[in-house]
Amino acid sequence: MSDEIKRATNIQNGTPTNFIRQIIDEDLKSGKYNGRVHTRFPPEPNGYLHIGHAKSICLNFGLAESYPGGKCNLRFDDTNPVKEEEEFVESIKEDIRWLGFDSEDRLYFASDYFEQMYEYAVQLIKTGKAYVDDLTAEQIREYRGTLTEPGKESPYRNRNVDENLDLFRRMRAGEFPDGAKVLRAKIDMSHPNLNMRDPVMYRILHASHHRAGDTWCIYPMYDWAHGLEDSIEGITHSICTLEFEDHRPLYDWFLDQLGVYHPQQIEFARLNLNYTVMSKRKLLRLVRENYVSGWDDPRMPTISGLRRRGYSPQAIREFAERIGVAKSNSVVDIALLEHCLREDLNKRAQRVMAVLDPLKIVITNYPEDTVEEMEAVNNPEDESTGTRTIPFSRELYIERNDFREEAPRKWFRLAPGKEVRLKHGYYITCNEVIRNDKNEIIELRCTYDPGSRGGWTEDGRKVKGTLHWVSAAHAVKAEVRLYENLFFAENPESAPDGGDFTANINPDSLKILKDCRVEPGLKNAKAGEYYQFLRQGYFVADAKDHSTDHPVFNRTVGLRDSWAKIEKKLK
RNA sequence: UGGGGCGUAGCCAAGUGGUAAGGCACCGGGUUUUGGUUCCGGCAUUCGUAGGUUCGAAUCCUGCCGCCCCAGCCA
Repeated sequence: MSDEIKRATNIQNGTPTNFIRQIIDEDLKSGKYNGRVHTRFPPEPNGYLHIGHAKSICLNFGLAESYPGGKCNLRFDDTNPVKEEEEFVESIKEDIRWLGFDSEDRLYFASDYFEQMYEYAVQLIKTGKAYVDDLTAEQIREYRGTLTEPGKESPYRNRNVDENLDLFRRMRAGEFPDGAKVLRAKIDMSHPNLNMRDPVMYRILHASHHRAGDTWCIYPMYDWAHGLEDSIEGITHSICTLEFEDHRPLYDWFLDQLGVYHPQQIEFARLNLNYTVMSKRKLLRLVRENYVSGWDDPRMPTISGLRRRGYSPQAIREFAERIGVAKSNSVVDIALLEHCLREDLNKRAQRVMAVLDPLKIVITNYPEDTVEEMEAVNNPEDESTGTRTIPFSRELYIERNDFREEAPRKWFRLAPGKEVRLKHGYYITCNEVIRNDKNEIIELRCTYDPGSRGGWTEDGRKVKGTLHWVSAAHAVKAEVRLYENLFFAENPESAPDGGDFTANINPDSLKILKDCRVEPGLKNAKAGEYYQFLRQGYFVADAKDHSTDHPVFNRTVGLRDSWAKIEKKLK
């Protein structure tokens, strides 16, 4: 088989295939849903979305986009009023929009179906498939049995239909306190799958719902509600994560008993990333216990955190594409996410010069009161972005770590007697090192070659080192925040001596530099704009703290650094 | 010791009886006014393991091993 044909077997329209696409393709072929493809993304509004949710969003919306006539609903699965809030609804909507997806006119809420769900429950009671149980939560747990032993039937299991109907109506009417009664499905207390041992369908909760207010005091459980939501909306493929595999028999059972439209549930493995925690519970702890500044802290794996860090939606979507969709539990290397980020930002980020740790240099043979406007390319990857000018003068700042008094092997940055290129500037040679009384280097005296204007000569001279710089008199002061992984352990969950994941928090995950100098044009930077600080990395003007008076830039990700590797090897 | 899943390179992941795609990471080298980008090359005689079927097995069968999930009135 030729490579081309081989590729064609698992790539369609440039989209890699996966087992879910194969199922859909087969369903399309057999006409199972009359050619429809209709998915949904069903978040519970009880927290902020994270990169794992992004995988699911990209999958569900992406599937819909890639099939003719495909649709994807956004549906809030708001069946538990005690955990859910309007704030989360809004943040989730914003994150999905930011990722570039649109549910159009299909924004739904499970709470809008409560009346219909109630009717369906009545129907199940009438056919003897559901009953009101008076057992306490604790008793229900005891009666359920264990993984290896069957459960036993509740003494209330055989109430007659009329009594069940009456009790259920009175549950809804608010006649009983929280926990006094539940509605249960009558299935099989000795079923090997615990989910089938008479699962609870409704519980009493005298709680105000963020949308339904106080209309209800009974709320449906996930297993009962979710299939109905899918059915009502005409979903074809209901995609969820692996832990719901055990729930599928129940999903099917409810729909079959009711005899209603029956979507199919398909499970895939959720995303895990190394050096990251992903559970809502743990993320909540990071916020509550102030390990981070909030849900949108740039070190958080939340969509809002990544956005503030400077990630682009395109990078996240590309990442979601590349990790694939399968059923095996896996941990993706965060290096892949960073690769997708750099790949996208390389094409789009404007190049600028910024000195994070300034070291002054004086060009002794450059005229004192002259300022030259040097032309600089905005983005070598995209000519249409044009050029800008930056001022060059006698006194400049360069990066302190671009100078070594004793140059190691393969060092081609600045050192005494060495010539380097100032990007878009001139060639300079270092002649003298000035120190203060503490023996710290405070200044370098250099000379420049007037014939190297623009950073280039015609004599074919080889100058390998190129440094970034800013003009001391013209540069803008800025704060720069250097971010690294929040955890230093590849698997934050595995802490030594029974410690929890917080023991693996990286104390150096944020380093704040307050005395940086950036090129003058950056005083016009707008919050959220992507930049590449030449030779250093991608940075973004902080969405919350950046202002013209006080510029603040977050390091999104560093550039690949092959010098760091060489230096490591030299040691 | 019940039920449901999953084992292909350091990390993801294709592969569906015809002789191991691709990406990340890593390692060499070329180009380069970013030690960036880019380009070229390398990187699984073998698919958890042991048997069996077959002309032929990662793909089919059997046994074994390992890992994950399930005992919320959470989702």
